[in-house]
Amino acid sequence: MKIDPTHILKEHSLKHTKQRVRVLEEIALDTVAISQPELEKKLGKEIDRVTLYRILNIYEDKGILHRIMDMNGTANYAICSSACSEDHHHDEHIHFNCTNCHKIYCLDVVVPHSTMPKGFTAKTVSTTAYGICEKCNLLVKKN
Amino acid sequence: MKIDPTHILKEHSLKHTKQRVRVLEEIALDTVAISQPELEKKLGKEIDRVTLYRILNIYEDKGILHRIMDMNGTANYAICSSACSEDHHHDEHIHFNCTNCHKIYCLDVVVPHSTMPKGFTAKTVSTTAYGICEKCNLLVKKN
DNA sequence: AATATAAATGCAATTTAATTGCATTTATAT
DNA sequence: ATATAAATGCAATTAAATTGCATTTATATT
Repeated sequence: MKIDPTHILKEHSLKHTKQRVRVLEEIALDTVAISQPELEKKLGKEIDRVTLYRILNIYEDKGILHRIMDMNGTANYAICSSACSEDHHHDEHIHFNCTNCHKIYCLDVVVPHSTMPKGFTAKTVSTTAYGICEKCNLLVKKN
Repeated sequence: MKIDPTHILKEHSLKHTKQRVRVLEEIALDTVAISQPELEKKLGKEIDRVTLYRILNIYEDKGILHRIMDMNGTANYAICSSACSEDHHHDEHIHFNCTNCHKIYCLDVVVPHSTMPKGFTAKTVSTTAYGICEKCNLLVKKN
């Protein structure tokens, strides 16, 4: 995914710092979501733990990043599609969480709407499929 | 939900201890899922923290309890429908996570199947809707 | 270009959550 | 009644997240 960190920051009136740029760059490297621990490992020498927490929180609040929880309660981050805004994350696509490599993919599959029971009003719906991803399926076949 | 802890334990060849019975009873009290911190608060004087962790893990492994992660990465537990077994949780219903009271409901809405992209094989699909639950909607109207 | 200032960062310290090891207790098969 | 294998509780450890504060940095203004 090609992104323009400087533009994104300006768009949300956030100060342009090298730490904020690095975080965006790192997350944009891959189409799959990256986990908090992975990010920490990759950026730990450049960016303080606490700063990373704060940057991720701000990005989530602003709708720049999209946070997906995996089965272990670990936060994973991906760049939001441009349709996301501060008050409403458009999560109506499927997340595929590979139980082998633990990667989380944002699939371009639209989730069919299900109607809520009377009294319940849903704002966002998040769907996660657990299974084996493309890459891991290929690896298994080879062995 | 009416459950028979003794029977459930026997069914899964688990030893019958008062702690295990208490945990099942407590969780069965309500149809909504209960969070780990809530359980700890309720049972903290009867059951040791560590024991609670272990019991919950075993129950999840055996398919007795169903663990649902909320947005904060907090584990919530509900009794599994009888269709769940050790190797396969049947989660193909919707969880409704109220953003006001934070309760998680297991709704009796069947999720329409979406087909996975080529190469991806899904084993379970979990859908969570975020919004305002029945009770909280009523409260809001009153004010 | 210099500078004022408001915000972001990094570090230390703290708080909270989860895990591990081990001695004691308990359930159950004989 | 008792042997034994498993479960529990406690203490200690490890890991994760948060808070407070001094220092640094970005940017608006002169």
